[in-house]
Amino acid sequence: MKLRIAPSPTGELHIGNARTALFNWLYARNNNGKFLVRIDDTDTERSTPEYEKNIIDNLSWLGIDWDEGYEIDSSNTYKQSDRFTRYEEVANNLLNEGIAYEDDGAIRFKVEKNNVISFKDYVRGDMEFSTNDIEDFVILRTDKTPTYHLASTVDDIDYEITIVARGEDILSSTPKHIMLMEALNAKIPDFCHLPLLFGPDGKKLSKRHGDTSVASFKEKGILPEAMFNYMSILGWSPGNDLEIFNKDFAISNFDLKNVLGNPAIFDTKKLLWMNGQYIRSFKKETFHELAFKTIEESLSRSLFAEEIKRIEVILPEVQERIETLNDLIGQVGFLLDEPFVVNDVEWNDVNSENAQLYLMNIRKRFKEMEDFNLKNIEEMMRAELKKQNIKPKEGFQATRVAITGTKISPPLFESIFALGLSPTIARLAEKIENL
RNA sequence: GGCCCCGUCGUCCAGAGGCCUAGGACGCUGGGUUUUCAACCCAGAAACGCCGGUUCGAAUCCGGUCGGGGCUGCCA
Repeated sequence: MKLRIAPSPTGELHIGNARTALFNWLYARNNNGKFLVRIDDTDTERSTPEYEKNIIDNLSWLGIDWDEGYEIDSSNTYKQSDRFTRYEEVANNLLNEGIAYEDDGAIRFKVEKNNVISFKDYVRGDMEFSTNDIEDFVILRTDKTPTYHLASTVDDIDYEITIVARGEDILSSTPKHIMLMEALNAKIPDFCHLPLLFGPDGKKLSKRHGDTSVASFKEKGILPEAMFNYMSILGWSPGNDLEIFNKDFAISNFDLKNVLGNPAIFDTKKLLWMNGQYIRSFKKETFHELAFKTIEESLSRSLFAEEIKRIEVILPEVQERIETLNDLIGQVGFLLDEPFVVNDVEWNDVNSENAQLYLMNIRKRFKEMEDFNLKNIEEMMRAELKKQNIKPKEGFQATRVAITGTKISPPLFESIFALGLSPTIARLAEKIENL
């Protein structure tokens, strides 16, 4: 058994193609079959090496690997642009056999009328197409480059693909491919036409839906595990209402024949939720490693030892509340050796006479504090609240903005503890007007 | 227009004739917890497009209809 994905490098890898690749891969892995990646770059006008790299990199990022194809075998690039002579030769043979004919310099496949092409589709069942509805189609362009129909078909034959699983948009072209294969005396593979992914407007996902590339989700701080998991439950489910599962589970339960026939709308909200679930599920060490890497990347520098120490204190709190990796920097920013700025608007919101007095009092107590630890911080700050007879919100929110710069931060006592005693005293002083 | 595919809560999925007064998840609403934001817990609203037929019985089978989508390129 051999399956394949054949992306065209005319754009970044988008989630629709990624999902098709994923389903092919899952089925191959489930059956101990082979998975092949080739590059369908017959559209030389729009294909670029950058897109090619983007597609390969993002496939790998998702954890999809392949046994044959792109950069596996030094004797074959598995790029259609390197096989143009092969396709031209096939087209000429068909021409000589009278199966195809020349038309204004191009070569057209002659479709025999009053015929029925039938095949069994894994998800659609028995399919029948009348050849009366199919026009003679171009297989070789005037410039001698092959069309998709020719190149794809020849490759599927040459690379001995046994199951062609692709998007439903190609369902109507399948009879053309079968006719070509028959004309070439090739064994007809099985076909499986996967439902398309739609945008929120119910239309085939495309550029106009904004960022639909896998790369854009990576940039948004989505984890490959979450992306993989979410894509796999679009059009398929392992049953038992299970939604969160790992790669191995997906492989052992996946079956192309259980894929739904109806299209699915890609819901970013649920992806985001799932991403949060994955973040929460990580072991502490795994999350720390990932967090530091992410923070350093967004800072474009390495972290200092002191910064790492401070961040480590707050990380368990952060792990519980972020949705994407990109939310990290906003949570730990106040612990970095970067210019500390307090949001003026928010400060004005929380500043008050009571707040001023409270800040003054706790600062004094911090200066006297001998054992700076979480328990002592909390006890002292609550005691001062009581002494002053003000609500937690009034004292704590002012402290929060003074210490972290904003009204939204990790839990206050932990934040103070992570920041350290003297920076805390200094930041409080900054916001006390009559000091 | 022609050909083809699809049709269960807003969204994703469960349901393969009685277990369905239709289940789970996201989102949403309300509540709990609470120093913020989250996380977490509880509760709630929310769907079988419609019409026929088969059957003792249909979300499940059949037909029609309506709706959505895809293809109809010397794009893929």
